[in-house]
Parts: sequence; structure tokens; C-alpha cells
Amino acid sequence: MNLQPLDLTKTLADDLRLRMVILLAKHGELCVCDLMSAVDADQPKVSRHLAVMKRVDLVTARRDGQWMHYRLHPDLPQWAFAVIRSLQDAASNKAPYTEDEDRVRSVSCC
Amino acid sequence: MNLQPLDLTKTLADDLRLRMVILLAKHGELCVCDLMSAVDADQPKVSRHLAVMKRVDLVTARRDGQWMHYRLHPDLPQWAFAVIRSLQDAASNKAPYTEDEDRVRSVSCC
DNA sequence: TTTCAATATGCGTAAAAACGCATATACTTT
DNA sequence: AAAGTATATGCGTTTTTACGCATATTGAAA
Repeated sequence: MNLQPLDLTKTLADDLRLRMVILLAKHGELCVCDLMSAVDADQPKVSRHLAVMKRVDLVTARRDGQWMHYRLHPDLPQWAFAVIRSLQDAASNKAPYTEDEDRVRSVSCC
Repeated sequence: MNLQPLDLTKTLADDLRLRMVILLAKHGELCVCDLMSAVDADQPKVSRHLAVMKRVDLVTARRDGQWMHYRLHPDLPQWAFAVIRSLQDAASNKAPYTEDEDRVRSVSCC
């Protein structure tokens, strides 16, 4: 785990990735299909962005049969969690984050 | 002031801008020449990046004769300050941020 | 008003990042 | 083993962003 400040800001500097991180921060663990529904994006796109986040150890993946479950990396440094928590605060009453939240709640794919 | 979460992450997703924001967070107000020395970059580059930050209201500028003094926008939402503070924490013992700090302390251009 | 110093910006180029689409991989079920 | 489902990735293209350099602007001083 050697996440640098710039790694985090660059990784969060994309609409889909930021939205997915905020979802993961709230829900702990989500599978790819949940995330697809929540952010309303196609599968390759979601996988691609998850791979970007995994490469810098922002998230970890757990296989469960044919499904992959992603969550924030549990060993993230405190400051990284703090950054994410603040962004989550900001998102709590704004589009498109509230819509993502609505959608993720209305689906359970696996 | 209508800074969105994604505006902040995108603006901080650049090496020079992140370093300058961290300097501004610590020192309150710095002129362009101070920033040039601190981050060891040429003038157009620093001005360009400051313009990017100003466009999203991350910073404000104050003219003082021929010098421009920049600081974090005082009306930033709490969550934005919180994000910056956490990044500042992360930077406090890491390169290149400590070097920037050393350099900014050893100069007073205006 | 000419000159100088500090800062900003126009513009073409280069580099980086995201996209779209097809296809590969991994696992499950039959 | 074959077919189906979920996920990942190779690859060429487009979009975005940063860069470099020259030049414009603004204020100070001579």
C-alpha cells in the first residue's frame, strides 16, 4: 500500500470513478453488476474504471463465483479515507450522486 | 461559489496544482513568484495552472501593484477545505511536498 | 512616455486519458 | 464437453489536458 496524494486525486478525477468510490464508501462492497446499474454505464466501461482504481490500490476485489465484489481497500491510509469521506459528504445531496444511490438501492443483481 | 466534488478532484489531479494548493493551504497567501520558486516551474506554467484553479473558484487573486497574490477561496465549502486538509496531512512528510516547503521558506520575492 | 518587471494568454503541438467495440477469460450449469 | 453468464482486456480512435514558446497586458519607475 503506497498510495500517494496525487494517485488519489488523479483516480478520483473522473466522473464515473468518483461516483463509484462514493457508492463503495457508503455500501462497503458492491459487485460489478450493481455498479453498472447504479452509474448506468456499460460493463466494459465499469470494469475498465475499476481496473484503474485497483492499479493504485484504491480498491480491492474479491471473487465470488462468477461475480467480482469490489470495496475500498481496507488498508488505505487515514488521510485517504478522510478525503473520501469529505467527498461523500459533498455528494450526499447533489446530482448525480443521489440518483446513483437511488438506483443502487433498487437493484440486487447477485 | 458552486464548486462540485468533481471540479475539485479534477483540479487537484495535476502535480503542480496539487503542490500549489498544499502550499496555499499552509501559507494562506502567496504571490506567483513565490510559487514559481517553490515548485520550481516557469512563470507561464504557474500562471496557467493558477488560472485553471481560479476558473473553478478554488482560489482567488488579489492584485498588489505588479504582483498577484493567490489564496484558497475563503468561501470554499467545508467539505472542500476538509479534502484539502487531508491531502495536506498526507503531504506533510512526503516528497516533493516537503521540498516545496523548504523552497518557499527560503524565498521572499515581493 | 519610454522602459522595465510581473503576470496572463493565444496558439500550435504533444501527451495522456477515455471511449467503443470486439473478443478473451473465468466460472457455472447442463 | 458445450453453452451461458459475469467480468476483463486488446486495440485503434477520439477527446481532453498539459506543454512550450512567443507575445500581450498591467502596473511601476525613470
